[in-house]
Amino acid sequence: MAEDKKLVSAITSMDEDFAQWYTDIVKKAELADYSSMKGCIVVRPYAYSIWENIQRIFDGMIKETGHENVAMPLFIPESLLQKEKDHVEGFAPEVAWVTYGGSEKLEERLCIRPTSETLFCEHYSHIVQSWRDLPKLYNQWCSVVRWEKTTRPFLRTREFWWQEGHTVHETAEEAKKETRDILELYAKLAREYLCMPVVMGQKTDKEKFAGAVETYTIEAMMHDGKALQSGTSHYFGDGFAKAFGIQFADRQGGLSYVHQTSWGISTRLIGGIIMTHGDNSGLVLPPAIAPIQVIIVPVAMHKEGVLDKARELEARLKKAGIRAKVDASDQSPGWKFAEYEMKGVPVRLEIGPRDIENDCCVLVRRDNREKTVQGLGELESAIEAMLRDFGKAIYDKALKNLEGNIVSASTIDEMKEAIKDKPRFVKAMWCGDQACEEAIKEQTGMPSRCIPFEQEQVGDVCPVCGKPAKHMVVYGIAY
RNA sequence: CGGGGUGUAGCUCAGUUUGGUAGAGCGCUUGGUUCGGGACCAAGAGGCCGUGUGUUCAAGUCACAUCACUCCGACCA
Repeated sequence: MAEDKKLVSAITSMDEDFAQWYTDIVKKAELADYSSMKGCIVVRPYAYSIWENIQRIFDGMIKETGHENVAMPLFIPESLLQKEKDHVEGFAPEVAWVTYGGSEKLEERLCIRPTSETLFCEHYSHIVQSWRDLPKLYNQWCSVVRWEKTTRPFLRTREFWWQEGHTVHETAEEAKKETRDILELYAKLAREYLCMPVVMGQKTDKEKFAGAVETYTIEAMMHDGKALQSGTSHYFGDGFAKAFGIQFADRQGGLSYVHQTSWGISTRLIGGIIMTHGDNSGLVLPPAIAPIQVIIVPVAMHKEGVLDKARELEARLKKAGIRAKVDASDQSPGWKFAEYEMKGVPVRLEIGPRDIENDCCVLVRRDNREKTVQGLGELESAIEAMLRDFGKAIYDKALKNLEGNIVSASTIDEMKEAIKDKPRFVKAMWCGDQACEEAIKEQTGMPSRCIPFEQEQVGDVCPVCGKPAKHMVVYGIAY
């Protein structure tokens, strides 16, 4: 009877229903709550703390490379948004409009920013006079609104939080370098801190950002084989500069237009972390961004000295720069074990009377549940090593998933065959003609993800038209 | 925006077929016993049955509308 009793309900198995598994984790790991505004979520403290860690890491990277943070207005007057044709065409279908101020109908509608290129451009046109003013390397952390039809927590919401960098440069070469340098930072963030392997590459013209000359991307593979566009970096040439009149007196005494970039990563990354590392017991968090890296569970807490010892270890770990926390609540130890597994805490430290007697503790890793008895003398260094190894192990596991689910194809039939049982990345050659790219999407259901920087010769001709191939493209179904 | 599913306690759901006084488990509160994988006992609190309009003596239950969530497509960070 007792074993039949329903305890705290478990999450749906990811093999059974991946989408439901994702939703269960979001709710049960206390990452987000739904609000009464459709498509908008409450980012709860645990998820926000993950976001703050991502912010801290990436903000550090861009500060180090000379970028500065600013805050731009939330509203964009319609006339301003209209200035760049491709841009407005790309975003107009999904912007929210403000038409009233108080009870007064506005002369001109205001768009709630879906992205802030236009605002940065207007500002740059005011402050850039001379080549000596360049480059301007600005970034802002904010939320933006896009009126999405179907929404999912973190992956696609009507309001989401992100950073958007907007830079203007003296030359095209310098702007192109900025675009690529930022993409490198995104890849570094993903790989080294989020433990997410990514495919770096360039978007095809069909898939590039509205108004961009070139768009670069990092594409990650989720556990189910679908792709998640995890960060994009755009080179704009001087298109926006011409539309907004961002001119400067150049070194030759003439007037030139600036060359521009923009780039962004968002709270979508949290969804990516869930779907890259999570398992049937819940979240698995990369140590670099885990709000709690070590959860200390006192066993037989009521016994003399146990809680004191737990607090002492917490203080030691904190002093060593490790995010440790004692759970001194009166839940049973078993409850706490399950709870922090759900929340993806990388390392659990158990400390009880038996351990205290032997001057040791028990460490349990979240990824493989491996238990080790650890002497307290070397605790800090042992945990530091364990966290490093943990990050590497989950990266390797994710890499194995990526490499095991990326296949080459030389015909449309082979492409269809490759994703028959589950979504995968498919590498195929391409002639460069947009009609062929569209034909592949039409027939296989896969849009192109990117033209990877690391090119391979997986064939000689385009699988659609049979003409000589120019590039290898990766295709895949995306979130 | 199209197709399916679901809205009843904080959570998971029963009750809807055949209209007749609002239910269970978990969670929560209080007290006690426990504590190395989701502990146990006892006593409590907690609901405008998503929302609106109809039908009816009577609606959680029937009809219509609407909103939200969710899944699958099309569109997108």
